[in-house]
Amino acid sequence: MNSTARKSRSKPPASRGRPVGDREARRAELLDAAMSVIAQEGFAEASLRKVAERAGCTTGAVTYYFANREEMMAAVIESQFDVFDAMLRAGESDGRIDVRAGLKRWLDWLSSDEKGEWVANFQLLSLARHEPALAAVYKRRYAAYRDVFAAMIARGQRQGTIRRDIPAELLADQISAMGDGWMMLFPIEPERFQPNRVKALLDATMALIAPRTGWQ
Amino acid sequence: MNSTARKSRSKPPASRGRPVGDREARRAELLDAAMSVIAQEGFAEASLRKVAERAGCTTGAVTYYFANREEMMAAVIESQFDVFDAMLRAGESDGRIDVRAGLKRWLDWLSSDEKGEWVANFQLLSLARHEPALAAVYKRRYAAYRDVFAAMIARGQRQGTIRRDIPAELLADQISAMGDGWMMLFPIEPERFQPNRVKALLDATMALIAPRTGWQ
DNA sequence: TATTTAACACAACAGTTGTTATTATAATTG
DNA sequence: CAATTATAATAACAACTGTTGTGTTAAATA
Repeated sequence: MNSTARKSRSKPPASRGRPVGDREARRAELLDAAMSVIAQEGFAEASLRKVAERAGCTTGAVTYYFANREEMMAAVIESQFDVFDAMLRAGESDGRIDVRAGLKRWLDWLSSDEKGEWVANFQLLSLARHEPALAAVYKRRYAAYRDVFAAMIARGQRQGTIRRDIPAELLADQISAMGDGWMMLFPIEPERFQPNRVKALLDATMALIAPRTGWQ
Repeated sequence: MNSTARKSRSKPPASRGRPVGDREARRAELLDAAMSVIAQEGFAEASLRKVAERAGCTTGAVTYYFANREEMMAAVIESQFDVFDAMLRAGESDGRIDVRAGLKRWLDWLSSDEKGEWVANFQLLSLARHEPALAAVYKRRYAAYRDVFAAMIARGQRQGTIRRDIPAELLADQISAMGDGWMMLFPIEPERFQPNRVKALLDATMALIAPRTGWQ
C-alpha cells in the first residue's frame, strides 16, 4: 500500500493547491473520516458536511473525490471489507488450520472496537436493503468471504479437527451466522461480551464443531 | 375547502370527530402504517408525513398519538416484539419441547416475509445504537426472550433431546445468534433461503445440538 | 517566468424534515 | 337543545439535506 505518510494530523492549513499524485491516499483519508462519523453518530447523521468537517475540509473536497453520497458509502464498505479480509487471511497460517484462534482474534477485535467500526458496518449492512448499490457490494464480498471460510472448514474436516457429519458449506454457514448474530447484539449489550464470557462462547463453539469421538 | 377529498382506503371517511374509546386500536393502526413504510422504504424514509399518508391521514393525527418520532419508533419495536413473543410461545407446546418445529416456523416466517417486517426490525435494531430510547427497548425485550429460550433448551437437556455438555445458557445464545445471523443476511441474499436449503440448515442445526450418543 | 491544472473553498438552490400552534369538526355528554 | 371533548386537518417554523456551479490557490509544467 501507500507508505508515503500523508503529513500532519489535523489540518495543514488546508491549502487548496495540494501536492498532486497521492489521490488514493487522500481518498482513504476521507473514507476514514466518513467511517468515524458513521461509527460515532450513525449513518443517518453522516452528512457530507459532517464528514467534511471531520476530515478538516469542506464539502467541496468530498464531492471532488466522490460523485455523490451513495458512492462514498459504497467506497466505505469496500474499504471495511478489505480490513476484514486481511484479518481472515491472517488467521489462515500455513498448513495448520486454527479455527479457534481465528474466531478468538475476531471476537477480540469485536469486543475491543474502540472506534466502533463494526457498529458502522452493521448499520451499513442493514441499510443496503434499500440501496441497491450498497447491496451489490455486500453480496459480492460476502460471497467471497464465505468461500474462503468454507474452505477452511473443509480442510479442518480432512485433518480430523472438525466433525464430518455436517457438510463444510453448511457448517461454515452456521458458524458464520453465529458470529454475525453476536455482532448484531453487541452494540445493544456490550457487557455480555466480557473476556471470560467470550472465552466460554469460544469453548462452546469449539465443542459444537468438534469431531464426534463418542467420549460421552 | 371541500372535505370530500378524503378518499378512504377501506376506512371510515376518517373524519376528525371519531368515535371515542378505541384509542388503542387507532394507535395500532398508525403503528402498522409506520411498520409498512419502514419495511418498504427503510427507516430513513419513514418520515412522519409518509407514515401519515400511508395511514390515510396527516401528521396532525400522528403527533396526536405520539409525542415525537422517536417515541413512535419505540412503539413500533414494542409491537414487533409482541408478535415475536407470540410466535415463540406457540412453539412451546405443553410439556414436549420441539426446538426444530420452533426454528422451522421461525425460518419459514423469515423466508416468506412478504411484508418485509423483519427487515424493518433489523434496521431498527441497528439504529438503536445511537438512539438510547430504542436501545432500552431492545435490551429489555431481548433479555426476556433469551430467558424463555434458555429455559426451553434446559428442558430439552433434562429430557435428553439436547446435548448436555454445553450449558443451556450458552447453547441458547449460540442458536439464537445463528438465527440472528441468518436474519442479517437474508435481505442481501434471499435466494440462499430456498425451502430445501432451509431444511438442510435446520437438519444441520439439529445435528449440532443433538446429544452425543457416540454413534460416529 | 508564464501557463495550466489539481485540489479544494464557498455560496446558493430547491427540497425535506420534526415539531408546534392554531383551528375545525364530529361524537359524546349534560 | 347546548356544551364539551376527542380527534384530526392545516399551516408555518427553522434547521438540514445532497447537489451544483463558480471561484481561488498553490503546485506542476513548459
